[in-house]
Amino acid sequence: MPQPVKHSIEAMLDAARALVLAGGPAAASARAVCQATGASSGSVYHRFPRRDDLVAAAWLRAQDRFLHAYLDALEPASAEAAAHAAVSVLTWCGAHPEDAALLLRHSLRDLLRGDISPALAARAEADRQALDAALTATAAATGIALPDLILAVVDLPYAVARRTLRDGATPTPADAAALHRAATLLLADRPC
Amino acid sequence: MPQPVKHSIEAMLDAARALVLAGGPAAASARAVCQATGASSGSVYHRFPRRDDLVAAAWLRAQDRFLHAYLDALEPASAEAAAHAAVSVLTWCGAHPEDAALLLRHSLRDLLRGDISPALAARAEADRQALDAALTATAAATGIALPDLILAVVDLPYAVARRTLRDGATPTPADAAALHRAATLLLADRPC
DNA sequence: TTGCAACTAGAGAGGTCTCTCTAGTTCATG
DNA sequence: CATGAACTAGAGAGACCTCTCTAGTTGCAA
Repeated sequence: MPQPVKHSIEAMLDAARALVLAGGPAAASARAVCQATGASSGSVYHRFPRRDDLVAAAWLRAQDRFLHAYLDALEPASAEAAAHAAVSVLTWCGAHPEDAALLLRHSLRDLLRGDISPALAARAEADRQALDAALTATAAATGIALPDLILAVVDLPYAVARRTLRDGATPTPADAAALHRAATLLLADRPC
Repeated sequence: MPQPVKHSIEAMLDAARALVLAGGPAAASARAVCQATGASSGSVYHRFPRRDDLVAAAWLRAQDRFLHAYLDALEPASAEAAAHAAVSVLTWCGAHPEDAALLLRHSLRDLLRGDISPALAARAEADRQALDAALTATAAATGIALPDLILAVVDLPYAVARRTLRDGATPTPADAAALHRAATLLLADRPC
């Protein structure tokens, strides 16, 4: 019944992401997204009531995509799956360089001009809780202390991915191997 | 011979840092620094020709301070010194929570509105090369492969520091002990 | 005393951005 | 056809920011 869509939400999110990556959070203005997509400001504001909502939606889309892959890799709760999930961070980053760069180079807070809106905060919080639940389940199933688990399969892969993607490079198999070895080593309850 | 200084550079950098930490990069405007320090815009622009220079100077001051401590800890190139350097990241963060938060939560790029100026880029690059040189020397002296070394004494401490500082907490001795153990484990050529 | 360099002070030009508002378009449906 | 929901379009008010510019102040040195 409505007029056919000329400018898709996805295109706007893609543009916002590209603008952030090219010129930092400040470059992702509603105006710049209008110019990049060819949409008018009315069109953009019809979908995203505020500039912050647009940019946050781009970031949360990337996080949702990442978490989908990561939680899948973590699925059969075991130490092996945990090490696999750690490595999967790197492979996902290689497969989705733009979303990965967005997540690794910017926190959600960084992208926003004002305070975070309740709806966005709720969505981010839900993602966080899904991750928490999966990690807690793995910790319970393997007997690994939660802080140790988090260090090995969250913080460490994050640090490696962040470093390797810093210059726009993609993680190499050697990076993945080193990370797998380190994660396995850290997950072993008593080393030797 | 000149008029006595009323507003110091350090105070302006402190204000810029506090503004970034409280409200994100966008909050650190030249105007906000004027209000926070009581200095007039003329006074601020007398010292920093551009807003970006001011914010970048605050970030680079923090990085210089950190690297000074870190490279010192890395000094007598050995596996023990490397593990010690890893732990020194945490102790430094505990001793300098504001500079640490600035470095851990924001990259230099994040803070700037426009592209990075050549002088700033050169200073950041010099810091990066000093770190590279120190790590390469340690790798050569200890026989540890450079990627493994980086993982243990750069990525791992970064991950731990980032996590502990996320909520504004300071690293505990237990964190330091756990990090030392993990770093030593990763640096051991053949575990067991 | 005079000169001068470093500094303070703040008004305001000019720019960019957000977001609103009015007006119009398109098309499945009754 | 006529209606109305979803959408497009873009002008512009108002806010905020950067940076410049003029005008002055201060205190050492000659």
